[in-house]
Amino acid sequence: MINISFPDGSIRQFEKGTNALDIAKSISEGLARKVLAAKVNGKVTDASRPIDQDASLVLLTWDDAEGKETFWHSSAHLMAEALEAIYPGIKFGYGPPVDNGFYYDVDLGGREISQDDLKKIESKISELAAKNSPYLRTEISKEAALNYFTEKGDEYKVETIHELNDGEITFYRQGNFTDLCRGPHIPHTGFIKAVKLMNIAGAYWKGDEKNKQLTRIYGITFPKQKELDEYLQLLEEAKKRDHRKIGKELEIFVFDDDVGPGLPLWLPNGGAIIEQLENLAKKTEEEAGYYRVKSPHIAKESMYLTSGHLPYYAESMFPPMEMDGTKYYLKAMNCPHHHKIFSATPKSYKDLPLRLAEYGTCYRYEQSGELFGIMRVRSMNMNDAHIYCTEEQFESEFQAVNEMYLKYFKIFGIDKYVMRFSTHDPAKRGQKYLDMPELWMKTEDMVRNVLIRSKIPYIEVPDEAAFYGPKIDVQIWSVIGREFTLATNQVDFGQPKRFGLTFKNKNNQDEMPLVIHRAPLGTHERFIGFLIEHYGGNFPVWLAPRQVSLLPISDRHLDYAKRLEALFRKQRIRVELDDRSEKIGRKIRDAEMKKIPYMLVLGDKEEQESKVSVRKHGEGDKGQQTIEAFMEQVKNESAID
RNA sequence: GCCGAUGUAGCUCAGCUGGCCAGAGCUACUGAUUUGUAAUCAGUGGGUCGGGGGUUCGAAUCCCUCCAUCGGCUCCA
Repeated sequence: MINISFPDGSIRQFEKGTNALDIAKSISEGLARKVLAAKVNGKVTDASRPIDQDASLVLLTWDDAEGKETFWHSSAHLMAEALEAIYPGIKFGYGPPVDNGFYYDVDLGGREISQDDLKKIESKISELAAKNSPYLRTEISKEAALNYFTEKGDEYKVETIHELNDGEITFYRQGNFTDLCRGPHIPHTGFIKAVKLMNIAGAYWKGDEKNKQLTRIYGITFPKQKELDEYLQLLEEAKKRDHRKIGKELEIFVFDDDVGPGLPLWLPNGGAIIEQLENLAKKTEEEAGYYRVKSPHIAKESMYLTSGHLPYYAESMFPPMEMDGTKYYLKAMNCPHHHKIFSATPKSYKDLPLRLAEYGTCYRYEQSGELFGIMRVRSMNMNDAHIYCTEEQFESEFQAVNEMYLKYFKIFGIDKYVMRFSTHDPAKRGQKYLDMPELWMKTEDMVRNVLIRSKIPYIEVPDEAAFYGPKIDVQIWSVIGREFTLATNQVDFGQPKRFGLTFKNKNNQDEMPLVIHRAPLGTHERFIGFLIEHYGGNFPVWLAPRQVSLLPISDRHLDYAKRLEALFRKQRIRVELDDRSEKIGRKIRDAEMKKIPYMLVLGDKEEQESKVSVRKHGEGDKGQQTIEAFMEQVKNESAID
């Protein structure tokens, strides 16, 4: 007998060699019907694998992330079986589960597959699923595995097997399909009740653009049809919040063919949002002891040779323009300009830390396929600043920057985020990374300390640091599930060296400062794109492009409305007047559609008593208020911090 | 940059098995209406059917090419 311990702390005895499925049955048949896989001693395995010794056991169902993962992995195999049935001779690359479903990369051997074919494949999958074929695991020698796929003519699998060690190779078979796979898998195909193939895309073999491009088919499956319907419904909802759709509807930004791809034009509504964000950033930075600077959009080639951006990053920059025999580049980053500002006047330790901030406009030649709405563009306004400090000051400066991030997150109600802390690989110093071992170790330790001390959720990713120092990228998720890097916070000991930045220390000796690059609000482009989806276009009063819409009942109330308009403008309340000869219902509808926070209905009653009838967007009639009380309220709600 | 899809009025879309002057709703403009909490009525205007080339007696519709956008891949100092 062996002892099995469960997540609730209980321990029960079972026969040696029992499996998770049998254990589940001993608890209840209902549970057994739901078990997709098992976690034995922390490792996810097939529910049918025998357990030979004392172990902790978690039964994984659809409710567990690992359960879903296994379910989708098995679904990928099932799709592969369906594909092979329809397209004989097809070859397979990788077919893993992903966040929402799974994909399989396939080589169709010159055949084409279109959106219409997906329906056909879906039917085949459902048909195969209904057979309740078990997923069978076999351990196989490397030689036998190679023979199998060589005979089948699948060079991708052969290549993969070559990279594996003998003794760790397993095959899984369900129905007529056998795949190289380490598993685990769900008990049988019958669990897969609903299937939807989402789209087709090209994907390079092993993610290398030098390799052949395979066809990637994305799909998602569920144990119940209802769950698929709900998922599709969710996608529809997400579409409604898409910043590209709302950005157009609310007239926030546009792209124009004559201006160029990735070069957004901010319409007045977008301009108003930008104004508020900059006000917030400037106030926050001023309070934190930053100085504002301003630098040109272009610079000579020589500066980018000094910084080291040329020639390595020339591809990401717009091609140079030539003047009097000298090349000039549009700036792709602000740091070199700021370094020149630092070195413009002699510095002593008394000047540090020196914090230089600028909403700098940068231009990057992103590959055409990379452009995405306003989130990934070629001209962007960065909430940039560079902090020059001593090693002693580094940790507290870094901490202060992190606190600024947290302050912003609170203001915007961003509660889902993670910081990716990228560190270097000591073995690659001198090649991929600057050969400054002491600074690497010191700064990485300090950054880690700050993260731990601030209790900020972070993940450490080795070997992903910048060439010149460790960095933190802030990942956030928009409400529609879009994940992206909002901001970056980097340590730099490369550029200070290249630019020969120094300050006089207490002993009157030249010392090199450390530089922290930081951009908590990222770029206007990406951040506003995020905010549009975050708020679904319903901006809080302080950010709303138009805060108040004046809606006179009839033309005879126009004078009163105009008086209010002038009064509000003077108070810097962003107001608009609807002076059309429309009925009030129409004016309200249009203002609601524009998502303007406050609508003021103005008629005889209001004019006589110098009042306004307040209607709030999405909430309806709020009753009357005096002009003063209303203005006071809007101003309070518009105050930043 | 690569694979695939899409591109018709300011917006949303119909027309696309090739064949009368390319349509609708909303918007805009003009007029009437003077209105009390989510669409007043009438009239008018508005389109190189993404650009270019080709096939054809005839192209929004078929073919080629370029551009842009979208879904991915790759990339994001």
